[in-house]
Amino acid sequence: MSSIFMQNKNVTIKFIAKKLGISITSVSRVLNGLGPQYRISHKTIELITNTATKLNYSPNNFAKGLRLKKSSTIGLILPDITNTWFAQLALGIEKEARKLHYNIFLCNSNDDIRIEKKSIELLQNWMVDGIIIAPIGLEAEHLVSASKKGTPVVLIDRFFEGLDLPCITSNDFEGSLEANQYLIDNGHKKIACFQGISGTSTNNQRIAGYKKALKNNKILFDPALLMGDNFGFDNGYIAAKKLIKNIKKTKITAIFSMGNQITLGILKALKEDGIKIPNDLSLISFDEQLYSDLLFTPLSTVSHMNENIGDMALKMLLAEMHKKTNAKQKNIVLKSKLIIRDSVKNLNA
Amino acid sequence: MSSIFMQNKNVTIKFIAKKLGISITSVSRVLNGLGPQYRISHKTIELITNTATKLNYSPNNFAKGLRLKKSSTIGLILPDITNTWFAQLALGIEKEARKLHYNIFLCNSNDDIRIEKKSIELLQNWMVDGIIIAPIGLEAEHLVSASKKGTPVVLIDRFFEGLDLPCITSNDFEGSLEANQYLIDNGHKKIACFQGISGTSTNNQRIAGYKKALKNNKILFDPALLMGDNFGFDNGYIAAKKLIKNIKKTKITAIFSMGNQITLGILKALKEDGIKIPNDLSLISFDEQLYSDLLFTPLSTVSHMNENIGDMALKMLLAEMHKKTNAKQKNIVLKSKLIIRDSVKNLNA
DNA sequence: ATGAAAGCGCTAACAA
DNA sequence: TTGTTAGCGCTTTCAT
Repeated sequence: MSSIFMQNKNVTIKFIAKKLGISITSVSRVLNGLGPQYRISHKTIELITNTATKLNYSPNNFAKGLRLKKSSTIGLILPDITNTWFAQLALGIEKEARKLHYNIFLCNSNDDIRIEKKSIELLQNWMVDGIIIAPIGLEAEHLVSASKKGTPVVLIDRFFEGLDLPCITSNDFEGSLEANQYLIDNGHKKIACFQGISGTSTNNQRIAGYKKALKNNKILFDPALLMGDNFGFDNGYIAAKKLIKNIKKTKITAIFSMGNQITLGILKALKEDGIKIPNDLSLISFDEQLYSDLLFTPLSTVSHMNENIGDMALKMLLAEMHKKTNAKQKNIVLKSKLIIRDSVKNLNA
Repeated sequence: MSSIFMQNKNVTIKFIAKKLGISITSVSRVLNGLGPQYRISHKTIELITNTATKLNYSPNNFAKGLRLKKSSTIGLILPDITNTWFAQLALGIEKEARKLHYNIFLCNSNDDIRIEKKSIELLQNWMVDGIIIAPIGLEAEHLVSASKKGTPVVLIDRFFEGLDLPCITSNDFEGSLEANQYLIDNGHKKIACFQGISGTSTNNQRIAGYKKALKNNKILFDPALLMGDNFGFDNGYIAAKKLIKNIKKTKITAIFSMGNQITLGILKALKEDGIKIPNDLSLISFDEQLYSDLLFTPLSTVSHMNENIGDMALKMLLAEMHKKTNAKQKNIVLKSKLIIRDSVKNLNA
């Protein structure tokens, strides 16, 4: 094994310097592309570069980080990488980051505020140059603090009222409003709202949209129609089971689901109990998925994914890192889009 | 902002030592839980601990890493985090890792061998204590090399013939054999095989299973029935479109798909062209998904996910790290399971 | 155009 | 029981 992969951990700039009879400084400069700037002779530059390549030198990130107090690494904190919406986001950010020679340190917060806080601390200890986070959203102090400490923070998906951290969010309110208006236009008045984590901005916004739609149509909001408490599959399944049990009494005709995993849970429960969409019950869901159109009943969804969201988040963070953010670009709101398929029955017909 | 979050980056053990008039060593020892061992007085221990907490001290990972040449971090290289199979794996590994106070450094290789190599190098520079990788699978030298250099490597999902790197794989051969036998039992003889990346072990194994099933039933293998070249959605879509165009000629009656994303692509193509499953075409696919049962035609699948796979991978890596692997646990093969639903038509009936 | 040396924060061998 | 000190690999100031 003396192949090109033989990357000896002992190859340091010191080693190269000694081998070549050149100073450590010069080696460092050349290897950082500072050769010309320091007018190091072309010959020396070449020599150093070649030797480094031949020995398969690669810098020790720890030494570098310790010295520079930064890491060319960006922290990414997501609630659940298993949720394709976040997975796509992660992939997008990673691809962009690679282009710019940044690495990504990924943490799952699992929608647990303690883990989120721990992760922030962890990332700071790793001296990440910045953090992109889809926060649980119930507390913000640790985020503000990190930002003040000099670790730029960009929020994604969820934001905090009255906080001036830069963020990219979806137009959850509008999306929800549109979806529920569509349900109402189709004659639905008893609409169950399957929510995610109560108190998060996403959830707040979507509920607000739901309520606004009701209000616009003079339908009274019934708290009993608000169901569930997280964005997971089980949550949708359990809540749906409950809904089904009481459906004769409640006369619910439609479900508005706030997330793709919730929706899958609902679908499973409905299927088990032989309830057909849209004939027995209508359904509209947040989060367009590759399979939305391929389900037993093609699903009407609110799409709020944007191919470039990773790109945008990274750009925003970079701007923040270089302190060249101007107020107007500190907030980006992604448009949502209602995709109509066959999962809502027209009750007016 | 003088809250508990006021974590001053300048709080080092040196700082604490000076403030307390104690040596740096003692502080280091106490903060590493070595106080009792060095018989440092209870009072001092308490004092140091309290001060550290009060100042919200947290160690500089770079200094630590530089000194110790390790990082309490594990590298995870996955082809595509967007593929739920890998996402679940990542989540499982991360959860386990957190319990053991390891961090996860995640890299997407995007099924690109250059990125995979870069990632290995990167992770080594980060002095990760070990690497868990689902390799592209076409080259192994860089993996062997990393392992020899002292960075333990555990392979997951795909392995290499004749290499003694520890690995966890699925029983792809058996799974494929069973699925194809099932198709044949249902009277299918012209079975299109939609493959992923040619040459990867997963792919090799699944093709081998496919061929074996044919052979067992004295059906001649037709290379023209082997389609596609990666595990993505587009691949499935494009190959399916081609298949549809020639279906009158080829008389293909069933598709065996090697991955969930391929399958979604197939489903989309079929839907666009109005081809119904299983009446016009039968389909069976690797990778059980939450939605498999909820598709327009509930999909028969080969499930090869195991809830504990992350756990197992981490355990294996840890064993490797502590050199206490014994031969018999160096390879784990996950059982696959055929889940029969409605996507295969019985041609015999 | 090139180099010496200090120091980033930490651990551990050695001293006392 | 506690402290002194060298050194991990790197960048950068200051000298030459």
